Order: sequence, then structure tokens, then C-alpha cells
Amino acid sequence: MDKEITIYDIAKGVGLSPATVSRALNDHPAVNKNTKKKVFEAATQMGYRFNMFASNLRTQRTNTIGVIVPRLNSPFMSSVIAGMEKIANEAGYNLIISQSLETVQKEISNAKAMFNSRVDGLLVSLAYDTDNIDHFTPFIDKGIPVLFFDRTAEHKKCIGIVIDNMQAAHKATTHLIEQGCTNIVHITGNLKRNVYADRLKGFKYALIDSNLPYKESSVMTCSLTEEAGIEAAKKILKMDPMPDGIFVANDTCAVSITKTLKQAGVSIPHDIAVIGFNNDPISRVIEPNLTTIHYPGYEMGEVAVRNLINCLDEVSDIVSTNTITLRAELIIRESSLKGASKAERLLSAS
Amino acid sequence: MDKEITIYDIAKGVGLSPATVSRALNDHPAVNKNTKKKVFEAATQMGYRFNMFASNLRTQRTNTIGVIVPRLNSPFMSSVIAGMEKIANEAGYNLIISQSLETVQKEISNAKAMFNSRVDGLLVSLAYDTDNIDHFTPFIDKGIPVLFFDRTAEHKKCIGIVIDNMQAAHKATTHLIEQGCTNIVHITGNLKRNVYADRLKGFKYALIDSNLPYKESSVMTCSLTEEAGIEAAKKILKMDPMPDGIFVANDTCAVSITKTLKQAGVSIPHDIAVIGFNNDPISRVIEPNLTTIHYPGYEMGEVAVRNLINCLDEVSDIVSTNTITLRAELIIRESSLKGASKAERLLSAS
DNA sequence: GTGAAAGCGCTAACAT
DNA sequence: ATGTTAGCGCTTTCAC
Repeated sequence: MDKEITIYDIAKGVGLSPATVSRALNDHPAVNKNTKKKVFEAATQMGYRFNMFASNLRTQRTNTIGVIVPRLNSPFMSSVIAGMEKIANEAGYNLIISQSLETVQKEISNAKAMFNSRVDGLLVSLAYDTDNIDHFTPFIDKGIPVLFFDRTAEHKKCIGIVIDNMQAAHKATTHLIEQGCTNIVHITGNLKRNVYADRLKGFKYALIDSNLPYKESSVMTCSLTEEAGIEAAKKILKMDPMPDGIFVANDTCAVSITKTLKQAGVSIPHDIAVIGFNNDPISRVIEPNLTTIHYPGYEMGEVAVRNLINCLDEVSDIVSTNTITLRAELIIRESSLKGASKAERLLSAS
Repeated sequence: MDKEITIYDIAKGVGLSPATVSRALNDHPAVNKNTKKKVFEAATQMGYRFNMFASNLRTQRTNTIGVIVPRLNSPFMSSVIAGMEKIANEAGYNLIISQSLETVQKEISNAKAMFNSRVDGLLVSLAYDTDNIDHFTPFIDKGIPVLFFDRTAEHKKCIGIVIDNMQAAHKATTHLIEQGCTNIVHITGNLKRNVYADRLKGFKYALIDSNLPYKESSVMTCSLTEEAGIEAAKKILKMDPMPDGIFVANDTCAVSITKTLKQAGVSIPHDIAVIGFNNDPISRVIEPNLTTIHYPGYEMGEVAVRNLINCLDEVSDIVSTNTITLRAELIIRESSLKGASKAERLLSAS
């Protein structure tokens, strides 16, 4: 294992001072072009590699962005991460990623680890049961920008990146109403989380705006997993009268509900129309294809990193920007089209 | 923004030397218990945080593991990453993740970035078109362990973690034969990649072992995407005679083929039985549910990191271990059961 | 069991 | 345009 080459070695090699070598390597404007070229050539030729740690130690900057998410392995979140990675990589930042597995405890320990890793900035989507965000105050106190995305928290010193969950839910619900639904059930997650609370609001206001009654009994909260979907479907089957429309806050659960209802002989959308949320791949595989909200995960990841880097470069001010809202759209497929042709209805009834 | 607390501050605070404070903080055995306690208390009370960079600079170790994957946003890969993150986190390692987006060029530039980030070890799943792995020799030369998983390359100094792709494909193909298929088509990806080459071998040997002819014309290579699936299905529809079984090297493509064939009026599995690979969520949503190979992604991630850390701790030797093979199993669902009841057949024909 | 001191490799005043 | 110099905060040998 040969010794690492340092700028001192290069300096000796080309007969310059380490300072000039450092400047040349960092493309400092005040260095002669020829000198730069000489230094670069010597560097590559000698097999020099930049020592981040020495640099970080000096500059107190790490070029590292921390990411804390509930889970990595959902279609939505992996798209977000993919988008983040792309922008971060382009800008010369590394991404350190950790998952809270939906618990506050792990979120707190992840935050500590990120703090000790001295990330330059932090991107967070909150765990299912996070109540308060005190574990992020060390960052804020130190001036390390914290940016929430998707599952956000209100904080005057943190940017939030979201879609307009309320509007999206409003559109979805209104679509069901336009299809003739009058007795719609909404299935959602923990209402502590903005995403679910806002979707509920959109659901509620859509009903009210269409002069339909809003009853608390038509809102069911659950974990939105596949299993929860089976349970929810069973409850729906026992309702009297059964609803004629269901708006579910994610696709996993919506698909699971659809499958279970179909098995019980319910015709989708004829008997019950179903709408999901996220536009996961499964939404285009289930029969009938699921009407859903397209959630731009990849784009959200890109925007999150881009904005964080802007804060780091002090291009934008974290205090002035508060919330960034991305466009989400309703994607209408067969699962909600009551006006479907007889053939389509037969198909979906199978 | 208050100044960072260093071990010098603590030393002053408790009336000791920085050396002792450092030792105490690192739980060095030669330090008095009471001294340790005093130091720890002072540290937490003063709000000290460990400076990795100074430490890294001294120790030449980063506690960071680099990960290069083709894409982050597939169900398989996000499970792998989730598993990796779990073990790494438990062991006090950070994960730096980057994606090659299936191109060698980006893989090379990612490798360079990882090298400069001085990762302690590297985990790689190769891009679609990677021919040679020279871009990893700098790591190997420096004694930085490189571990390939899933899409591996042969190298005497690198561990590979795989499933037995050949055996899995053999099982899948044999299952089709047992269901009465005699004219089976195999759809796969770039044969440079071990995963696809091995699956093809398994397919071929299964045919031979059952005394069925192996024809090159019944193997189609494509990108295995959804779009490629549509194209593949079109080709199959034009074949005369049409095959009675299809073994596809991933679920995305298998599902896409199934959808397209169904639209064309082909009954699955009655006319054509289909088997996929990976056990992605969509495989349980498509109708009929897709027979597939369960690929233990999460576990593979765990095993990969655990082994890499063993190499770093010199518990295990990278040269002695060569390949680690994980168990993969055939999951039989309706898409391959030709012996299905009439009711099920009608269902799948819809 | 604890301390003194050197140095890891880089950067940024400041000086020339 | 380039050089001098002093440190960033930690670890670790060598003393005591």
C-alpha cells in the first residue's frame, strides 16, 4: 500500500509552494494558467487524490447532505431519493441516507448521527408518529438548514416542500361526486401528518362544496398498508348501506381494498368507485386500473436538494422561502368511471 | 452561532490533558473509571460533538461505505438499500449512495467520487453495459475492499453476493415443463450481466434435462422494461406456433407482457403460462397473479454490508471468501398453473 | 493513569 | 502571481 500523495509532494515536484498548488487545484482565479496546467498534470501523473478530511477540517464544510426518511423501499420514496441523488451528484455533494422505520426514536438517533457527521444540510420526511421536532433544533441553532419534504412540520426556520394535498384530495373527491357518488368513504393515515390531515380537509370541503353531508363516520384511519386495506375492505363490506365511492390516501391500500372487495363480489367501479394516491406502478396493474393522484416524487427530490444547496450557497434565504408546492394531478382510470361502457364494467367485475 | 466545543475545552473544564480526554471519550481501557465519567459528563454538559474530520484525518478511516447501483427506484434495489442501511447504521457506518443510471460513464465517475470520498469499502451492482471493471482497480490496489452484489463481475480479489440464478431459472423452467409446456420462450436482458447469463443457462439446461429442444430462436433479449414487454408480446403474438410458456427475467417485463397478451385475447395461463423474476409487488396484483422467483433483496443488502464490515475489521479475509449465494425460491401463482380449474381459467381469460 | 508534543493534509490570512 | 505561516481537532507515541 503506497503512501498517499499530498500537495506537498506535488509542490516539491513542480517547484512551487503548497499554497499555490492548493490554489491551482481549486481553480483559484489568481493563479497563472500555465502553473495550473503544470500542477494538474503533476497531480494526475503522481496519482494524487484530494483529501476531503483535511479540507473539511479546515473549511468546516463537508459537502454532505443528510437525508432521513421513514422508509426507503416504497416506489414514491425511492423516486425521491433517485431525484435527490441526481442533483446532489451534479453539484458535488454526497448524500448520507438513513431511515427512521416510522419511529420517532430512530428518527432522533438518525438526527444525532447526522449531526455528528456534520452534514451541511438536512432533508427530512417525518416518521409516522413524530409529535415534535425538537431533535432538529440543534441543526437550526447551528444554522444548518433543515428542509422538510412530503411529511412536513411547521417551523418558521424550515422550508417545506409539498404537493397541494388538500387540492388533490378535493379534486379526487369531486371527481367521485361527478361520477354520481353520494356516499363516499375516506381512508387515511395518522392525522398528525400534514399529508393525511390535508387530504382529509380536501375530502371534507369537496363534500361540503357539493352540498353533500360530511360525517366523521365515513373517515377511517389506519396504517395504509396492504393488511390494513384488507381490514378496511371488510369493514366496508359490513356497512349498511355500503358506500358508492372510496378515496384512499395511498395506492398500496387502495389496491388491497380493491382486491378484497372484488373477491367479495363487489363490482368496481359500478358498485363502488375507488381512488388512490401516489400513482405507484401497481395502480396501472390492478384491474380495473386505479384512478389516483400522480405524486411527482423524482421531481420533489430534485427540488429539495436544489433548494437546500441554494440555502447553503446563500443564494436563497431559508427564512424568506417557506413552502414550495409542486403540482400534482388527478389521473383518471377505470376504477372511478361509473359511466363506463357495459363491456368495461363486465371486465372490471371479473 | 456559538463556537464548537473541542476536547481542549473539555480538558480545561475538568483539569486534564486533551490526550486523556480523547482516551476517555474513546473508552480507552487505561483511563480511570471516575475520570471517564467526569469527562463524559463535562462533554454532554458543554454540548461537545465529536469531530469526525479531525479523527478521520488522523486515523485515515472514514466509517463510510460507498454504494453504486444502476438505479435506486426499483422495488428490488430499494429493498437492498434498506437492508444495507439497517446494518450499516447499527455498526456505526454511513452509507454514501450513488446511481450509475445504467451507464458505464456514470459508473466510472461515481467510482472516482467514491475514491475521493475515501470510502472504507465499496458495494457495487454493475450497470447494464459495463464491460470491464478497471475503474475499481484503484480501490483494490489501495486495499479497499470491493464487493459486488446481484450484478457481479468475476475478480479474484472481490467478493460477490448473488442468488443461484441458474438454479432458480432451472426451477422456473422445469415448473413450466411440468405444467405441460413444450414450447417455451425465454425473455432476458443483456447477457454480459451474470444474472441474465445464468438465468439463460438455467433455462437451457432445464430444457435439455427434460429432453426438450433448446433453440436460440426462443431466446429474446431486451431491456426488460415495461415498453420492451409490449414489444416482446407483439413478437410472441406473431410467432407460429405461439409458445405455450414464457419465462421472463424480471417481473416488470413479465407483467407488461401478460397485460399485452391478455388484451390480444390470449388466455393466461391456459394458452400461455408466464413466469417472472423478483417477486415485485406488482406480481401479486396482476391477474392472474404472477408465478415468480422470490429474490431476497433486503437480506442481500444486509449480507453485503455485514460481509464488507467483516473485511474491514479483518474478521474475514476477502481473498478466501469468493462468492456468497443466497437462497431464492420459486413462488407458484396462477399465471403458470395450466392445471387450473375452469373457474380460474375463465377468470384469467377476462 | 496521565501528560507533552508532533503531525495527519489542507486552506486562508498576510506578506511579498 | 506566489510564498510563509499558522492552525483546523484529533490521536498516539513516548515519557513520567
